[in-house]
Amino acid sequence: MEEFLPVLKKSSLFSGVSSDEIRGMLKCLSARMKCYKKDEFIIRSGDYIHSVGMVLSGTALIIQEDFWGKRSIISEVMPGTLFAETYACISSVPIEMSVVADSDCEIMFLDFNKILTVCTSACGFHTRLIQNFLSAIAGRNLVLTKKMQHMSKKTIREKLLSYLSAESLKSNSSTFDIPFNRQQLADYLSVDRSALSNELSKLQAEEILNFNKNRFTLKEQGPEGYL
Amino acid sequence: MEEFLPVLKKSSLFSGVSSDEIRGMLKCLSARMKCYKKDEFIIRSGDYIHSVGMVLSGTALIIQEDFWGKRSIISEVMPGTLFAETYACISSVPIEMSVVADSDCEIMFLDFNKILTVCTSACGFHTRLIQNFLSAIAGRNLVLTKKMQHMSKKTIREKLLSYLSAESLKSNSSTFDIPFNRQQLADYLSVDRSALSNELSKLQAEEILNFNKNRFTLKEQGPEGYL
DNA sequence: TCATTTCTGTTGTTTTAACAACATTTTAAA
DNA sequence: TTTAAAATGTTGTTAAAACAACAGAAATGA
Repeated sequence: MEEFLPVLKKSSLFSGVSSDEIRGMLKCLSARMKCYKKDEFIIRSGDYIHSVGMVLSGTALIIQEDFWGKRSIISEVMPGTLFAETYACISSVPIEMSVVADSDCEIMFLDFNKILTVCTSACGFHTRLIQNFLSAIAGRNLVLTKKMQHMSKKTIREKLLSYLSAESLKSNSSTFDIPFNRQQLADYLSVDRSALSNELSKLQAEEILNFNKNRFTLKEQGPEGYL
Repeated sequence: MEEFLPVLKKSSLFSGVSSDEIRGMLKCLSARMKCYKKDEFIIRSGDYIHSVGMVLSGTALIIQEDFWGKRSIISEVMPGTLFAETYACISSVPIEMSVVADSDCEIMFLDFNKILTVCTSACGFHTRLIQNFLSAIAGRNLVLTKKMQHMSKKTIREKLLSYLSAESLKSNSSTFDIPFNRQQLADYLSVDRSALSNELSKLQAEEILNFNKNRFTLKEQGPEGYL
């Protein structure tokens, strides 16, 4: 496990924990490591999850199959990233997605109950571990909630204004930069790129906003009822 | 606080904890209670959150204001329900919504750090509390992730099939009941009700599915490329 | 610098959804 | 049972988005 300490140190789960302490914790958590060949299943849809997984090397894909067998890729998991943590918290519900090795990879599993239960051998950083774990889940929550607010709007215009408004408020300024290019923004909002560009142009023509590359300015007086 | 024990017992946070134990825990957690008049702010957007809130009586609204000052109601919080728990986990990020009393109400606040740090006076159920707390957050995560998968589809047809496929898989059967009426389903997927009804009729005509009231049956052979 | 690629904006056409209005069915109440 | 109300399905019209195709701008790198 020693060779993966750099990965672990950078991971959100062990953030703020020194290498020495990580070593101790891995023992206290009885961390298990397992290797997978490309295309091997790491988790199968329907499994009941009691361990949290972390990719140490290689990459894994989180995939889902619908009723008709159509596969879709939910996300890619890179080294240092947790997966299945939500289902580990709710072990009574079977997981509804699969995790597959996208390349040969090494995965570390941590028993959820051991993460949760503070060990008797006063392991100083256990609270920190729980806190990091909570932050990881809560962080995802935040991201999802925010995205949902934009996506639940029906028109591109509304989605855009919802997103830009949020970015503006976050930066505390009516002028701000966004971290997406047009295609990424379109993907994020689940709309067509050119339709998005088109809508942006209209909004500028109507003087609801200005933009230049990734810098946007919202006008204080959006025309009455911009929705 | 005694009068609210029935509410607390039913809450997700104290699920599986006896009244006596709840009493002890509230002390150990130094729970604070505060009353609010209708329309009073309980949390203001921009606040840094260090406590988790729970409604004991009355109801509260979670609201948000966009750049132009347009308010929207995110959700209603009923007795026994936690709020602000996500932001309590990530206290470095200011909350981006406000919580307002929708009627006169009584709110309990629990210091997040006290929830997290197992008390010295071996409080037997503290691990259970942390587990419940985690479950609450992870549960919301699950709900959001699932909804997002449907909503990220572009057409009503795709959204519907994504939702119905998920329901079918959940129930392990091609025939299943859904918990929404048409309007609720339309709201859930953020689409127009009549357009949804229309699309359902088309899907039935194309023999991709059958439905009767809230009972749906997906056909094993959806025509090639139903997307 | 020039060439190439990527990104962005624009336009026209086709497809889809929103919306409104109404018919039919179902449910609940009197 | 009859009536009223609510829920659901249907249709036509209007509005909006998807899509495709392309032009110009910006970024990249040889």
